[in-house]
Amino acid sequence: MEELREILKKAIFELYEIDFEPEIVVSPENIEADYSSNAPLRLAKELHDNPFNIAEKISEKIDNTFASKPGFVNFRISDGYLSDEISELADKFEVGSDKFENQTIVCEFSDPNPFKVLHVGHLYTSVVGDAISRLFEYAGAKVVRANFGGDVGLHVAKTMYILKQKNPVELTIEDIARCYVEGTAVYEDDEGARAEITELNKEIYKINANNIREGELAELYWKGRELSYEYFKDFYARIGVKFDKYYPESTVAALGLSKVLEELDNGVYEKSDGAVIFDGEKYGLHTRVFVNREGVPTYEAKDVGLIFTKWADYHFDKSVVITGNEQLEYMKVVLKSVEQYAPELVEKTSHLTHGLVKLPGNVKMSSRKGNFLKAVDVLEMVSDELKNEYDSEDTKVMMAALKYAFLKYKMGGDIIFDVKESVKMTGNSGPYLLYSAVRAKKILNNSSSDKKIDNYIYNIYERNLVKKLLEYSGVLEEAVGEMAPSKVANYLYEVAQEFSRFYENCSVVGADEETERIKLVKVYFETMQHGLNILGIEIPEEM
RNA sequence: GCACCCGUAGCUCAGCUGGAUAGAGCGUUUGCUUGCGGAGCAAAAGGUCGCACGUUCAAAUCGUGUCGGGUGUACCA
Repeated sequence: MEELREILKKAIFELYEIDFEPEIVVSPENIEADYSSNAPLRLAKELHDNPFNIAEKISEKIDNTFASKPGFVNFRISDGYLSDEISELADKFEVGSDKFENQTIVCEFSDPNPFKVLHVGHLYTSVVGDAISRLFEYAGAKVVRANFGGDVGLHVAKTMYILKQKNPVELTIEDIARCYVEGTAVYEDDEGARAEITELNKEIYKINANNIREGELAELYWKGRELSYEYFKDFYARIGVKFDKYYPESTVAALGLSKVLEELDNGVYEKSDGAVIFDGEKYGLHTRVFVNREGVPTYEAKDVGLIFTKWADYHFDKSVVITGNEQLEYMKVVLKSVEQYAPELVEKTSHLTHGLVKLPGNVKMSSRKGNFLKAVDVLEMVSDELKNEYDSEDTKVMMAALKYAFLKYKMGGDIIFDVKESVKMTGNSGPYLLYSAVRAKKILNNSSSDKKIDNYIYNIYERNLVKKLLEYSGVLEEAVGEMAPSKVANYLYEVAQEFSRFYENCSVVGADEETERIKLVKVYFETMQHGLNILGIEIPEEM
């Protein structure tokens, strides 16, 4: 397609002596061509000519093209060219992008809080974040997967307030999570408890900061914290996501606090009602508290500390933070404040957001109220569905179903997690893609033909598949540029459909056309493997 | 109130840096059925792209307004 662009550009220059950057698109089905350009339409005004006339003039200048109304130039691609391209890929499957070559990218996502359980939202953000990381790696970057979580803060104090009263002998993550729900309730309803929790919060900061190990509260705190991090690591291992770096909030709180206080003196932040704030309204944003009146750094200040800590640790070329949509305005305020004294860091930072995972019927989930879907529950639901419907216990298939169900959606909007629908094994689903790839692999294993065929002419199924396969590197480039794994997911489904049509209509093993067809199957399989790998999905041997 | 996001088929979504007849999956109806593994393929039905005005040769796509839904908005994370 890039070559066509050059040819067209050259022809336009020779005809009209102007530099024009034409666009090439895949022709619609009713046009008997492979690729088209609307260049004549866009040039009409400048050239004071009828677009169709321009299209005709251009078409006369380039072989294998024709004009169509209202003003398109259409290209036909020869089978010889397509065949050469496919043979090259079949010989050595190589797609690559150098967009982030030799760059270090810190990719922060998932961000669960210790002392709370992982819910379905964490599962979603982990899967998406890992796929985006893989996209960067494909483009040549060294990616640091970072995980930021609140091991100190009000939510910990609320939990500890209840946990301290119960002081269970055996501590489980579920017990801790229940304490959080109870703690939140008393914090809201009971003024006395609220005051105590506020005190507890400060105490826990001290325990953490000074690494105090003695005392009932300290012992309980450290035990719970350790339990939480083990639980996180176990879960991430189950879904095949590995973090390179955990940033507990406590490790960045002090730096954040001192940065904010330093810039308070420089006039970036200001005092208000005993708290340290950033007046975002000056920038069309809202005002937020960075240090509360107790002198404790809020999440805002910790995020400031995190930015500087990441920089000190990695000197990143790019820093990407992935969170839920609700953090959008919040993050703008934090970044705007940092921009005042470290613009170079903010410039390298992107904030991507995703929507909520909702249950069918618009039921909202809240960890504070405790009515939510735990991440492990979701894994179990998918496993059960697979076992009941297909008698399969393959974890690769299970993960494919789950990850693909999340990744096929463009990031940003809320997604509905319907247990029955999202996990369906037919249609646009992970298992469909796997099944299709496994069948392709089987053909490759069964084939052994090396009969040379000259001047092979593709039939319609072969031709469509070839054209689709050749789109892959362009799709990847787009996906990398937009940091959008969904582009890859949607493309893979489209190729798989094209392959199914080919499979249905063209037998490979034993056919006269075997040598040519096997190339398509090979490139198809490699494409699927490559694309699924970016989504964090593995292809099983059997299904 | 103000700011940001979202309204496309019955449902779930692509398409959105303007281009030719708006595409998939699920569901519904029909055909293919011991295949190189049918978790598939082929076909039918289903749309005023929330609404209005505007910009343009051309608008689902851009602009303004409006209606509907969501989120955020000071000491939570």
